[in-house]
Amino acid sequence: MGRPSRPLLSRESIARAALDAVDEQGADGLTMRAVADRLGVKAASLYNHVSGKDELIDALAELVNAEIDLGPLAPATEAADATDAGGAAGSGGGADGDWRAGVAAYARGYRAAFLRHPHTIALLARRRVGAERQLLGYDTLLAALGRAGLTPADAAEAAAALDYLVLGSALETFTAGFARPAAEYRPGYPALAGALEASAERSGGPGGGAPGLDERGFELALRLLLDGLAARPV
Amino acid sequence: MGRPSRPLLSRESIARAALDAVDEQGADGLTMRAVADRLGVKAASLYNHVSGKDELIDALAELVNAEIDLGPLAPATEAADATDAGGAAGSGGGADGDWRAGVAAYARGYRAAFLRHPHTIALLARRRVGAERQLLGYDTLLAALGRAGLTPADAAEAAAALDYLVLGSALETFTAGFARPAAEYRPGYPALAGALEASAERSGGPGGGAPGLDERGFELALRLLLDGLAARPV
DNA sequence: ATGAAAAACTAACTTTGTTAGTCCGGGACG
DNA sequence: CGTCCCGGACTAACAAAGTTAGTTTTTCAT
Repeated sequence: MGRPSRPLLSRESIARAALDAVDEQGADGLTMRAVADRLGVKAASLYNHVSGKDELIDALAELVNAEIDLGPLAPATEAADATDAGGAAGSGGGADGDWRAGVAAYARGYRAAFLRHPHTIALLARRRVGAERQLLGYDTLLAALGRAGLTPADAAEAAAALDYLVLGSALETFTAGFARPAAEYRPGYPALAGALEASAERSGGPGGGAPGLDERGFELALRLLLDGLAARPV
Repeated sequence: MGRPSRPLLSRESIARAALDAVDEQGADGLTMRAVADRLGVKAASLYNHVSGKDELIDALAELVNAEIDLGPLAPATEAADATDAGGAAGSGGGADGDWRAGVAAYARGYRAAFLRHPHTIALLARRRVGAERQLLGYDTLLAALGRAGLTPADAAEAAAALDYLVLGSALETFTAGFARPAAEYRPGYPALAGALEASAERSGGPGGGAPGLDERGFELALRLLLDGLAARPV
């Protein structure tokens, strides 16, 4: 075939196809050949744009990170002018007076981004953060915590804690395995059965749109964490 | 060779070799052939004891879960008698008067187990919990929270939150990527650079045995979470 | 115009999970 | 005691997946 008049691929398009593959087929569905197929191309061609599967996963991580809305962390700017000019999804600056609301909104958006792509977590776990966007996110969060009055060292700990909470809840290890009806656990694990039943009731049954246990656990920890930080000394 | 006089393998020994392989070589080092080599055996022989790599990872998960000490969650028993008879590592019942100390000790042990085997996290992420031992852990935690006065539904949320915190911090996504000297981040990410520097100072430098940022972030969240739970209404 | 580089391809190699079929030792049963 | 059979090791081999080498054609800079 030879070189095409205009490139068929780009690092960006490859990463997007890879993310689609992971979303639809799970982490095991991410194969070089599968990604190539989606793009109407042969697997070897991908290597003209990414050095290998590792870098492909890096690119995929950048995509997911880019979905996190940093808007709620923005300083209380009178007029949105400088930082948010050519921005993509930035949804207005957060009111700095209530920094807790801003940080909470950021954390929820962070978690939501991963929940939109749940299969990526197994891929991204324990990967070094190199993505510019991720560094930017941490920097923005730390700056917001600093404006809230925390010392840099305290802000670092608080940011770490928030990160753990978001990623841990996105892992969903806790409720992922409780697919069986709660009553089945009763013989061997009575406290577990009771907790699951009470929790299901609070969720308003399987049909309702009420938040599930995962989300309620996340919200509980988020609230207690922010309340505790607000009531310094840390 | 034919059948040996006494079996060379067992599900248990295979899982242990697999865990060693993961600990030493990382998640990618877990190959059927590598595990077989460690046991002085050919890869195909493993299939007489485990159905495939998936079940091998399940067995590996059981091993890690078995390392978590549930002792701190035990009810305040006058004399250690029933539950802790043939137990393996159980380290005495926790004082029920101070349930926070027990739950905190359990959470630290939970985290420590994963930190001892950090590479397993990428493998175990997003796996269904089927292991008996894991269900037992949740049940024990929920029972302890119930004794502390939480309703079953509140206990479920608190247990979920604790789980998120432990697993998220074990992922170590936060600090894993900050291998570069903090000052290098300053041009683009001043708040990040400042936080890392202040944090390194609080850690007492690289040499000292003082807790790192990961551990301090975990401890901060744990403390605020337990304090918040103690100050009900939730 | 010409050469270098980019970007697609085909073909093939390696590693890894897995299966099929072989071989032998020891317990169950006649 | 002999026979059967099955557990548990083996060898051989396959398919899928990551990757590399080498080919071809187009574009761009000189």
